[in-house]
Amino acid sequence: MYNQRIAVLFYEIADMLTLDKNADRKFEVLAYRKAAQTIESLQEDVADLYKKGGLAELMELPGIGKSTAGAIEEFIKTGKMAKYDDLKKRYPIDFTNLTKIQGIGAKSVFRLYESLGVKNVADLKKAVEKHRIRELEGFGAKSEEEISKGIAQFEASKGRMLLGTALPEAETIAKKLQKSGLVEKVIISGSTRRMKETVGDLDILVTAKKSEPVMEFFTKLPEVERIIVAGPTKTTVLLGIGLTCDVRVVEDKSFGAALQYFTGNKDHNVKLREIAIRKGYKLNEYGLFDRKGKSVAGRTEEEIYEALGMDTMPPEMREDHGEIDIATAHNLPKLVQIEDIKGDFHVHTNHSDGDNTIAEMADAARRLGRSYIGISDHSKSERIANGMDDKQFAKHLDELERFQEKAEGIKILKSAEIDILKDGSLDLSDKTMDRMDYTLGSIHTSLSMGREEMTKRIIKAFETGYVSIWAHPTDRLINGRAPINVDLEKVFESAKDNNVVMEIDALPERLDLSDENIFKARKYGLKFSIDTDSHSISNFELLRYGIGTARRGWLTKSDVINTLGYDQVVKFFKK
DNA sequence: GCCGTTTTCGGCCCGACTGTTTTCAGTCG
Repeated sequence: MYNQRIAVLFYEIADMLTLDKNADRKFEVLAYRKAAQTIESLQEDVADLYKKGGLAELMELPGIGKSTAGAIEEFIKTGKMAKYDDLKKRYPIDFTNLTKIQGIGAKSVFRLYESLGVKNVADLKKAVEKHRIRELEGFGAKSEEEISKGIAQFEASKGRMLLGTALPEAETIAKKLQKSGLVEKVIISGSTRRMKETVGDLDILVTAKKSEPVMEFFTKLPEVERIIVAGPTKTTVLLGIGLTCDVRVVEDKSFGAALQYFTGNKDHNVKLREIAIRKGYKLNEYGLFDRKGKSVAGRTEEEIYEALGMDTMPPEMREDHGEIDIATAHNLPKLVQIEDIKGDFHVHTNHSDGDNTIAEMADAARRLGRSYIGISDHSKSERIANGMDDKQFAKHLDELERFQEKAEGIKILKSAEIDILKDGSLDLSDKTMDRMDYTLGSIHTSLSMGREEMTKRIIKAFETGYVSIWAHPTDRLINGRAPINVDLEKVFESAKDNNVVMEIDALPERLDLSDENIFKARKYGLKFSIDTDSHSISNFELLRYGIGTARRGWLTKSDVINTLGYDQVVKFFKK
């Protein structure tokens, strides 16, 4: 995958260009940053895009124009980028890592290089230890201390954190703030509110009569390790779990504007501000103002969006993926919500690798309001997970049938999570699968297969007619394992032909399909199931992460089969 | 360097906090 390498080069080019005294290069810097972001967040390999449609295909990407597309082409073909190499000769410095240190940017990095010869983090560490930084003009003892802490944090940080870890932490802090009695409203904003799969920092917004006591209370919470920035309206701390957390205090009359501002991603917000300017307004986190500086809107998000001529879209959509246009056309989809979900198709018990019995799982699901669950234990290839062979499944299915009879308040569906083997065949006999209400097909082995072979393998499995749901499709583990290499477009095509449902596995480390892949799959008219892949009774609670991901892929109730009632589900799988 | 129902040229989002400054540049989100 070329994406990360190219993104790093573009970011470094941007850093190096900021050192040019020529003022008109300011926007060139912005352009390279924007290009870097685009490439960095791209899910498919740019090299594949280039292979498919050449320069023209690359220039379709936002922020990629003639020059940057050319640079990408050059890098794919030669492994080099002339513009980068030229600049690097003048600035042989590790900007990528040095600028990751809190509080120093490209300009500080360059000054440290000029005066102390600092080229990388190790050099910087030595300079700090010898107290060389405090002697420099423009720096002082305080800066040296901050840099020292920044280095320690840099060395300890592991990048973005799973939403499944970050959201509960944010909720804990928000609850404590609420209980303090010092605040009126508390709401978690930022990428956490957008339910992005990983989170770089937490943003908590509060309204309060007086801000100082709130900040005092917040910075003394046991979750806080140290204070990074402390002002009356904005305070940033480093949490013990390794994330930074911002608390912002605003007045009630600005609450909607602030919430809007701290929720939308950067591109979404820039676009809104441009629309505001066109309409003769100015938009910031305090409100929407006319030319005379008079407030037009600000108390609620809805006021802001309405004044800008559009409907208010759910937070999960605010990523600048076209939502502004359809909100302006009053054409927003009604996204699926957790209340719509009636059942779960991916549940394990202690018959394979789950912790709980069939009865315990059924009871836990019933208590959470599910009206049916499908029990889907592993097939024999998953020896590590106590997978069952045909003979064992015969007994297991008997037991499920006995349980079906007596289960109260919840319906049970018979299923299995069946391995799609290396050659695309399935891991159980047709006879065994015929007894089930539906099946999950998933890949657990030979994950590093080549693209073509992997694509064939999956399509062949779909064509058996025995895969109802493709479970955790790409097998990625966020921050852990890359997705399988597969031509998803072709697989989606085949899924459409063979009536295969796409799963959204709600486990926070999976969230698979991802938001972007859901976005693509949706265009093929495919159906989705949002499942918890529960291995214990507590896992059912993870549904909200799957829902968030589905909403980020713009799915509506009718796209998702778990919104069907039991009778409809049975009918759906019979078909 | 990118982009376009305000433009193919002339724009390009906005504010808080900090340290080292005597009025602001750098950094961050």
